[in-house]
Amino acid sequence: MVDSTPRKRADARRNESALLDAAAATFATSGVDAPVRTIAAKAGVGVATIYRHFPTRADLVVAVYRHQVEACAAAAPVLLAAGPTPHAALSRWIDLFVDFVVTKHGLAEALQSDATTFDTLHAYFLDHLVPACAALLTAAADAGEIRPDTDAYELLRAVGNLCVGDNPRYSARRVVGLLVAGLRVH
Amino acid sequence: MVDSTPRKRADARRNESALLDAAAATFATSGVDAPVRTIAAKAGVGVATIYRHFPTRADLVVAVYRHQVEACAAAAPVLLAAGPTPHAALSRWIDLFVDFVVTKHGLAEALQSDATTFDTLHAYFLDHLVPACAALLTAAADAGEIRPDTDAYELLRAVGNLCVGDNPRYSARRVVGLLVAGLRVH
DNA sequence: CAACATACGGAACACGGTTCCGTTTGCCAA
DNA sequence: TTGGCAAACGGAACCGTGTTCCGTATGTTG
Repeated sequence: MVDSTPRKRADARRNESALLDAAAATFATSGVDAPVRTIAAKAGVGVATIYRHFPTRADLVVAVYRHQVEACAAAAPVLLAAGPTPHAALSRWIDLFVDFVVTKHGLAEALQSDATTFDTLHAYFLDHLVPACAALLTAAADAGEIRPDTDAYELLRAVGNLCVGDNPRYSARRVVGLLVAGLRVH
Repeated sequence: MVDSTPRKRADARRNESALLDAAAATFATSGVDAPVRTIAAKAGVGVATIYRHFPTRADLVVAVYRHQVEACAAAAPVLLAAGPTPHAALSRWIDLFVDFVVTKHGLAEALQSDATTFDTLHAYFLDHLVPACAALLTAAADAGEIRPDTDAYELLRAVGNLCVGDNPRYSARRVVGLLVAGLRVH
């Protein structure tokens, strides 16, 4: 099988990389919903160049956070093997996910938005994290620790929702802890 | 004590009422974030008239839903008196709140937005519902049914968050149920 | 080095919230 | 009844942001 992608132009690769750096920096300081023009300016390119490389904002966000999402997904089996019980592993894995989301300003909001712009983001997160979460849920259910009918998609969506608006008076971690506690059989 | 408000002009009162009707109708069909121009058009007034009567969008939303929020708050003591246990009353009251929020398109999103535009909405909901919820929480805690350190603001905020994106695949009611279950002492 | 496709930049457009300002209208007093 | 004035109005204008278009520049290949 031949490499069918005919290698992009050098300036295109340079710009794509500059955009990723600029986006990462901008997301960190101003949140994932920073104006497109800001990111373009920081990268030293025109706005159209963003759209050329990342058709939707979601593609850019995914590109920036891809590694962390994959690391999170990969942690699930590790925690399951390490943890004292499946429920403990589930709880720790969710902590990981919550930490990831709450530290990225605006990511939680973006995740819950059903606007077409963020479809890709939604799909990416779901594709990678739902299976990871489902494995933990199944293990915990098999161990009789939680009710067996819990849906991974629903749980992740709920946790993502709870991550919105984290601040000193509203601790996403704490309320997610309550939710996870609510999964247990009594 | 004299009536110090010098009675508004007749057309002003008429327009305010028309705006409330138009807003209620528009919110029901297009959500609370419907374009201002749409509401103005439906009410047969200019956009500036909206801002004159309702300085922020939140004021308009509050005006439309005021009665329902007050009814919800008023239901708390009734349920507490009626329910078999405080926790049951809490659970039912939260169901009431969830039903109210999920049936108003975009209300949950608006509630969690920390943008200045919705400060008034936030404040109104909090002022009315936090005390109602706190009473239920205290009663349940006194009865030893739930952990005693649960904060009404945090709980309401969490429930509001969970109401975002309700759809066949994600049931806000179900996940809120899990959260409320998680409040129980074990 | 010529020619061509690729990629670029920024102006232009769409759209929604908010404000401004010239005009109209209800109200009251003469 | 009417004259005057403050209250209220309508819609154009402004601003910020996402998205697209198009004339131009540039890397690549023969």
